[in-house]
Amino acid sequence: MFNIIKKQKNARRGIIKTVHGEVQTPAFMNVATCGAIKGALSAFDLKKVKCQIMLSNTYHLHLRPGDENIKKLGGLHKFTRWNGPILTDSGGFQVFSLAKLRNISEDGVTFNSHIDGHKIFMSPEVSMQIQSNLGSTIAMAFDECVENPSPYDYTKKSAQLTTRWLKRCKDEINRLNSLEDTINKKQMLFGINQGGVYKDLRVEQMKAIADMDLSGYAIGGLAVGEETEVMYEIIDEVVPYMPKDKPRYLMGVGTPVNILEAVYRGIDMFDCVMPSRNARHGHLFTMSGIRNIWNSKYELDESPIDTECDCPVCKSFSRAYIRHLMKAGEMLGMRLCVTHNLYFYNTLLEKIREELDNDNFENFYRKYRDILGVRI
RNA sequence: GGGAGAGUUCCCGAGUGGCCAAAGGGGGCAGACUGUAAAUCUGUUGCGUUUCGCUUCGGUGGUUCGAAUCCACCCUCUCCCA
Repeated sequence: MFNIIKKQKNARRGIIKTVHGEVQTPAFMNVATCGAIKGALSAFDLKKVKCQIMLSNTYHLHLRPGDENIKKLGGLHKFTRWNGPILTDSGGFQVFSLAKLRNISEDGVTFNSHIDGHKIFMSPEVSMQIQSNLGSTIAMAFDECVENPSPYDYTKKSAQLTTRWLKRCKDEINRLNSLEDTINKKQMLFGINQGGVYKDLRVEQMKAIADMDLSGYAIGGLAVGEETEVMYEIIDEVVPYMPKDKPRYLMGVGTPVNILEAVYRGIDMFDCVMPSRNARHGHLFTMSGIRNIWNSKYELDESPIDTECDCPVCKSFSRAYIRHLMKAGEMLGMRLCVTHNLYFYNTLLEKIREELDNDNFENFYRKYRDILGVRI
């Protein structure tokens, strides 16, 4: 269920209702690929950083501890102790990002495990079965992601394959949801738009999947090599063809500015490794720009990461201390940085929702699109 | 007192006549990171007027066209014997 409660131009303020609770949109999904936020954050920590919905990965959890095992242990919610909504990515992106030698056919994809090299077969059915075993709230369709730019003909065939695969995903999830021992019998399915950097392919593919009555629709295959402006143009092109009454999810994006720009263009959901990965590398996001805590100018700086931030880290610790922890290789340094960055992302989206509620989003957008990306 | 060995750029450490401002680590400084094979990767790290010049390899002097590298003496440190 998705309700839009407010609109300002293309930007939407909504609520997704799921069996695991509500998600206020626009929303950022916190990436816990293997069931944990990298940087040593647990489900308990996610509550503290205002996370609404967690994202985990089909492929990684299939390899270990194995989706069958997670099912035996009661599903991913019970396993991780995260009781809110979980979206599982389908593994399509892993085929793209880590399988050098992959063999894509109509049936599915054969490639090698990044852990021990053994041969893995993934298909729409396999991906749905794994995600059903995990018992996630939202399953993502198994798609093919191409790098940008890819040749037109290849991209076209790939996008059409993603469409055919989506139909199989839908059939399979319907079958799985009706089985007796399925953990989440109301598992939702989101379809994925592909088509590379070609607007006609994007629109054609979106039209082909729009009437499939899925729980949500994602734009995939962006932020994979193309210029940021190209990404915005594609969003502008595709959004008019996305169902208005379903959540729209821009996969893998992005920087705070990217998110602001995408909300402005009508996107409701995001996920990105950037807040956690960059945090582990000392890059911290604030409402006044991006700060690299490694910089020597913070050696004796007693102020918090962000003087405007009320996250648990900014309320207690100084830049000097966090910089010291990072330089000393103390795990706590990363943990504090990841905590701050995720809090920042979740709070940024919260602010966006408040501005939409108050019909003030456009002013907010115009003010912060120029600020959030600067280095300070 | 006798014997052996060692002192190299911020640190460790390679270098034993020219291709050496000097390998490789570490540390420092900076950058990248967008559905996570990432606590990773990249650049940089004597000075300057920067396709060239200057200073530098414990100290002083010497050999040589040329020395971190060879010789002499001195200083410091380590180990062994007494």
